[in-house]
Amino acid sequence: MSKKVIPRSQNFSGWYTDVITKAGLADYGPVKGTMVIKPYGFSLWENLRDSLDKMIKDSGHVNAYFPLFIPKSFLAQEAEHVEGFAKECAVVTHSRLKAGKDGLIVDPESKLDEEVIVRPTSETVIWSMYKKWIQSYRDLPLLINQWANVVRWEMRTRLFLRTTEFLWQEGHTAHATEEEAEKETLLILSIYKKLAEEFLAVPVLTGLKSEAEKFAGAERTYCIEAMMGDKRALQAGTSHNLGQNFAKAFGVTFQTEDNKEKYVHATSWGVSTRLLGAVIMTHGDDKGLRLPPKIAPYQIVIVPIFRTDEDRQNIHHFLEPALNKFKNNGVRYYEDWSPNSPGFKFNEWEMKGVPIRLEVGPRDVNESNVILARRDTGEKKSYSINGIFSKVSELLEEIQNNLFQQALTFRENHTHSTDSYEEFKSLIKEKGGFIKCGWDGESETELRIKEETKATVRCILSDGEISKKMCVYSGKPAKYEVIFAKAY
RNA sequence: CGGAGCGUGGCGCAGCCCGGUAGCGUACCUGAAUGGGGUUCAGGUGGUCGCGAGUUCAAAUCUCGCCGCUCCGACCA
Repeated sequence: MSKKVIPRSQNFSGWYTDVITKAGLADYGPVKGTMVIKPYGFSLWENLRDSLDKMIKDSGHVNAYFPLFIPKSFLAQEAEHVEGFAKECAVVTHSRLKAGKDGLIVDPESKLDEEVIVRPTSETVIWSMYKKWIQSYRDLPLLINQWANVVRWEMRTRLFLRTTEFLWQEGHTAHATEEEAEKETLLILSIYKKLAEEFLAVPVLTGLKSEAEKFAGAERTYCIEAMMGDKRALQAGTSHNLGQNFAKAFGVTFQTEDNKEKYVHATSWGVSTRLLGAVIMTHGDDKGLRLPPKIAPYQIVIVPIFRTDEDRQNIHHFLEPALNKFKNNGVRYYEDWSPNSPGFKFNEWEMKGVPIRLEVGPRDVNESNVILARRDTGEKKSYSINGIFSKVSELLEEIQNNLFQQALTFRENHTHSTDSYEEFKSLIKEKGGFIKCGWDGESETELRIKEETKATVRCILSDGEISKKMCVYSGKPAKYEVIFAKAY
């Protein structure tokens, strides 16, 4: 294995997979499109998950778990939903294998009476249950989330961004009124924005999806949309107002206070392991990952430099009080006492994106100093061991903010406004990035632009200004201000 | 599903055109020195050459078939 990654500027997607495997985040599974999330990558996911789980619970939701298998017939109950997912479902048709001439074969006698599908998303099972659980307005709102794996049999896959099986959370809520459902949808959108920006340091735009891009079965899909290091857009999370579509499909009604029967209003929302792809592609550089401190598996790595056993002992004793303080205050650290050379460790931990490296050798011990190196800027400085805890805490916060600022500046530098379709085309072709412009809201327009430029409507800006704008393509008065970009 | 490429120790590759019993780098193991930006030297372990047929005295190499994976498109969180 070569030691360096393919340079990011030279080949972004080559760089991406290189970083993931070399940093030890994930590996390819034996079945096409599957991925093994290795301990270092999973630890990153756990930190993300725990941060979000807390926000979900703090806003009144509870966790539950619904089954992996769904009767095939369930999917068919909501017309748009089937159309969206039918093409990518794994289907279980048999329950048994048996010995054949050339090894194991599917036992034809074990064919299932009703085939089951592996969930591509759980709306259908969940709404089949909600029908049983919801009778009265007193049962509402029902606010349930689940952490689960789902399977979508995609043509083309990419580590974290689009794998056949992926991990996510999916929230499914039921409400008495349209307004309440809309409020819920937007509440979750704000939580996703907070997760992305404050924890992952990934700046996101929020807004509505176009008809073409919305979730199959939703009335409205809101999204958080981010710009990756190659200036392409990544949908990082979605929150759907499902209206009464699923309630009608599954017959979920409730009795109101004045004894009327009404269909409930629904929402669903999810973010997935794809977010880790966003973190990698937003912050990474030619040396590897750069992880935001709030979710980094290790916030600081200690690289001791020693020759003799005596050095080892001295360093160990020298560091002990500081490390205890780290431990007691929840700073995640790792001591690398492996026999590799210091230079090797520096590169290794930079590849893994650890925000701060602490170097300490006999020289420092004598002077009661340690050296701190920042992964985000590369800056290296000597500090007294006294008060190192507060210095580290301060630096972690600074790095978290700096990563966000860098990404935000990058996005702003690569977001262009235009009213001219000629300019639009050349921007997409030559420069990439986001294009902010007017759109007449017609699907036809969107389709044409997609065919001609490969750019799609990523996001209809909620705070868009349309008063004087014209559609960049048709020249008609703009209905929305939107972001166009090439997307993942 | 269309296009391209690749399957040879764990990983990355050479060898194939022109058949003759498998090699390089790295990783790994042992030892010694080294250690503040991918450390050096010495010794060593490890391969049904993707699978199956065929041609041949002989196949990683030639022929046919199959399978798998990666990348680029259409589709998607």
